Amino acid sequence: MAPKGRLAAIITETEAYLGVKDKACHSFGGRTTPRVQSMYLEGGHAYIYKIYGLHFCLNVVTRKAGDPQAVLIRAARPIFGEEIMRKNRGPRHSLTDGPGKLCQAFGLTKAQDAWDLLISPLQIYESDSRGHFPVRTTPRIGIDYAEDWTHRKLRYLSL
DNA sequence: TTCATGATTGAC
DNA sequence: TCAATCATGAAA
Repeated sequence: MAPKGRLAAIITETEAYLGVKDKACHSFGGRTTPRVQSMYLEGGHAYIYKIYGLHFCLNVVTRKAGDPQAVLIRAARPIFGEEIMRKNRGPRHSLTDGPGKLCQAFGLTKAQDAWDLLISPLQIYESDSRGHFPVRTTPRIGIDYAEDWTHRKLRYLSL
């Protein structure tokens, strides 16, 4: 039994955003606008942005500081704290099967943008089962404008 | 300052 | 299939 108030889930779906050359990446072209500031931090920091004026999406910065690449966390399977997730999401809705849903279930907002995941309450661990289950790759979701980057298989899903 | 749009979600 | 809803970024 996990401590009260603690939430955990196994990440099942991610997408890579490969920085300044990637037309689908917010840092494309070397953009240094306010929104993407946190993507320029050292790998392991969070990049959280708001989309469609409604939902938040969680990314993890992946490279050295100054190289703005990140992985979008798109979906996960809840491990504990489902009660709280249900409360955050509403009883009639699914919990963590989408990037915006995952953030709402975990209560993530701009407040957690730029957090250092190595020393913050929000953490990500490598799974013991890594390499022991199949990973499928497909093109990224919702990217129909990125020309040559649209069809690259940068979405990774387990199961 | 204006304007178009989106790494989504949920209802119809 | 489509509306909600607004911060962001580019243009003016």
